Amino acid sequence: MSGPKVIKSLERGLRVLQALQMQPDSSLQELYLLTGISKPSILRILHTCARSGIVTRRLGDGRYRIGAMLSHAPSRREHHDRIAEAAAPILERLCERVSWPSDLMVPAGDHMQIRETTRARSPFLLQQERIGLPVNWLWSAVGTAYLAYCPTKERQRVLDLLRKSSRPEDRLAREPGRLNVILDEVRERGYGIRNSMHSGGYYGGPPHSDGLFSIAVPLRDGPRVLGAINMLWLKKAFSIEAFAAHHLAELQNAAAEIVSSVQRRTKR
Amino acid sequence: MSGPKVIKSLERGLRVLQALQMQPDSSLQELYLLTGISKPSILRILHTCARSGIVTRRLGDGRYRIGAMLSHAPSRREHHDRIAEAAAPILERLCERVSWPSDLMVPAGDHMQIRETTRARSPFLLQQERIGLPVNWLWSAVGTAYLAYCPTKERQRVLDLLRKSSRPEDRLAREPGRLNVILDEVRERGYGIRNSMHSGGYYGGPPHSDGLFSIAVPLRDGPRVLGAINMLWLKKAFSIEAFAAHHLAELQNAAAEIVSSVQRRTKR
DNA sequence: GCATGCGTTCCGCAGTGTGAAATGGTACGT
DNA sequence: ACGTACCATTTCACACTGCGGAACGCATGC
Repeated sequence: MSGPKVIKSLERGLRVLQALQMQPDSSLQELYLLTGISKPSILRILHTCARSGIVTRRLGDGRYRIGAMLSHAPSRREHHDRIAEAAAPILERLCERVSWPSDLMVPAGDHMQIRETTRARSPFLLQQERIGLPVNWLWSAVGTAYLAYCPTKERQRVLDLLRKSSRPEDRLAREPGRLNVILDEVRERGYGIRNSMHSGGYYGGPPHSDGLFSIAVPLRDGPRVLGAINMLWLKKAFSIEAFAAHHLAELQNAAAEIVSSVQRRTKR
Repeated sequence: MSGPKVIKSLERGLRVLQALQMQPDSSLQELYLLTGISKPSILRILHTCARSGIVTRRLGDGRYRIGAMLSHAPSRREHHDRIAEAAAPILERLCERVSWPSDLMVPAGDHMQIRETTRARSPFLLQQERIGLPVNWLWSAVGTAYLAYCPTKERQRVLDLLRKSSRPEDRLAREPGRLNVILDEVRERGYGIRNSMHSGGYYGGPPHSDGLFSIAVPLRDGPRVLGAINMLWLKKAFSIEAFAAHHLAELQNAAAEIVSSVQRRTKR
């Protein structure tokens, strides 16, 4: 039954692809255990597939996933992965030019979530954030950037959720006046910043004690907003205004590129 | 940019897969022109992919297509291709055991359509029918087998369509009495046969002048009917009753296998 | 501090993939 | 009926590619 000649190296490559199919988001080690192929070989296979665009690699944690080849049902999680996949190469280029790292965040109920990051790639070792880490809606640069530009209806839904929250950091959702001032400022500036001036319980500690500043812009796809990307740097290096003057245009440009890349991918 | 080591043979394999993705249903020659890879190599690649279940080959005309790896949107055409893909190995085994060939047919508006066939594989060279060839609803074994078992509503829709037809071979749709007798006979026997006793204009010529008999059973998936498969043989070799006594059970068995294979494939 | 785990690189050997050319088979034109 | 053209498949000798054990680098955890 296996009569005609087969290409063994291709066969093992397909075996890795099938493993990745069964368990998306795998590390090299997991694929090694799953397939029994030696790690150097899997590495070569993944490099090859990546160069062909069949698999992509997440910048943040180096995990592999199958690329845009199969579209599948557009479940919520999958959709976010598509955005992250499209964003990865663009964030990578951005990081190479500006040196400071970026994150891609998407909405996830009562918080936002990191789906991609170039922090590991930045020459400046800022703290390593994990993929999937929750980020507050109201105090973060990405959260306010998203809320400032998303449709009113969606913003209301998020705020309704936060009003039911008992977390102290979500109190602000019950003060529409102050919140609207903040969002108006975001729209005027064109980018979101961390709201560190408001003291009091951000995740228990003092707000944003990591010594970083951040600016964030939304990923606007027509009226919709897919998520937000930010850039981070050390407070002591630049003021927010100085940094924005240098890099805001590039950040906005990257956002536009990501959106059009997502559009291209979902059209087919 | 292409720094790390790459497996060239895998790369060309993926190139063929991408070509197949862009143009499903390709012949070896087409893939050769599309990729520029030598034909022996493409053949080896396709054998390899086929053995891994990534691509499947149509028995009828030897064309290749991408396998169940990607589910896509279940458009009408794609769904039929899935059925054909599932049916191929089962029809192949059937042909090996019985020697006489089979076809898989699916509904296509005012006619049925061949989506797979083992005629080329049969030791008896019956005439070669092409994939996509239209087959009459009312006079063919597969058509009557389908109509006899499909839901009433669907049968009505087909007959309404045929009543609007001006083709002489569709006249029978306007005689519900005679038609119901025929369909009742099918249900009683458990299989459909060609209605060659009615003379007059089947596709212009005398009905079924090819010297063949045929029996057909539906592919029943619960209340739905996915299509029908038949078996063909030379009139002079056996009577219908004698042939059915020998092979009907196997044909019905193959139908059941195809349906459950389709179910397995569409569940994930 | 050491230990562990994972990703990556190195390198020499084994054996695998490659394409030109030959073969087999089918459809078409005359 | 014969000849031609086209396509799928097989054969074969040679080149070089893919392979995995071992070593390395770099984290994280104890």
